Amino acid sequence: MSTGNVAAIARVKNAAPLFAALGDETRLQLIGRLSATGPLSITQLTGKARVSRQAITKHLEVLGEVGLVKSSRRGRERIWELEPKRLDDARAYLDRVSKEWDDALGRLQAFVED
Amino acid sequence: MSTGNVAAIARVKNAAPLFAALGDETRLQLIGRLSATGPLSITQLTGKARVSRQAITKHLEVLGEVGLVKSSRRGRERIWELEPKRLDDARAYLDRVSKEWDDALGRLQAFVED
DNA sequence: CTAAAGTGCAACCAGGAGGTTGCACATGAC
DNA sequence: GTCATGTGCAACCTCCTGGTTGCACTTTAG
Repeated sequence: MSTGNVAAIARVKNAAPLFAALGDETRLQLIGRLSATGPLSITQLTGKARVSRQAITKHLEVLGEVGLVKSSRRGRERIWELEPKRLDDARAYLDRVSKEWDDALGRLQAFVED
Repeated sequence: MSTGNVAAIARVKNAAPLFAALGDETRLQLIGRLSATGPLSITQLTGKARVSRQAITKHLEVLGEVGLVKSSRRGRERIWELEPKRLDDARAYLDRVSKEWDDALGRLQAFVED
């Protein structure tokens, strides 16, 4: 690891909760919905889901805690929208791991051919 | 969504368990370790971890179920190694979502400027 | 003002996730 | 053959997660 262990560990600690938040079908659907439609209220997001409003609220809060979405008040409604920067983090992490992965396979290949 | 809802839903259903498997610090460390060192046995992987061998075994099986790693026998040892293709799936999914995300922001921007 | 809409809060519940321990079983080393 | 090594299996435990329901509270609509 060219960046050293400290950076590597820090990356892992940030990435795990992020992936955990993405690791739920309902939450991925919420993300898909928000990206397709733009900012929506809780009630609107609950509409096509097959779970209760409270369940949706909890999912949104989980996504919010890792910074994937954020909310704001509009009258009596609470509007949720996507937070682009955070998704890039996840992508960057996967790109990085993917590269290390390829490197490892390259080394293995070289070793086998020895 | 240009690919239609069926494809979109299928993608979500595949992606969620994959991200869930990645959403654990110990498992990310196992992946990092395997990518840095190459194939390793359970005992070797347990070495630097701070949980028991059985815990490590369970984590490896979780990773194996979503196809991120695979195992083979070598004498009395069980060797685990990375499975590159699956990581690309995750990356491809994030790239896709990230693109939709950008599109959504683009549309929103256009709307606001109206 | 009154009613309905949209949320927030809290209690509660079942099931799964992550962890441990103990013991049996295979296999390599000597 | 014997002993140490490396795993597999199973039981068990605790805590978190995803889900529900009931009720109170704030706003908007009429």
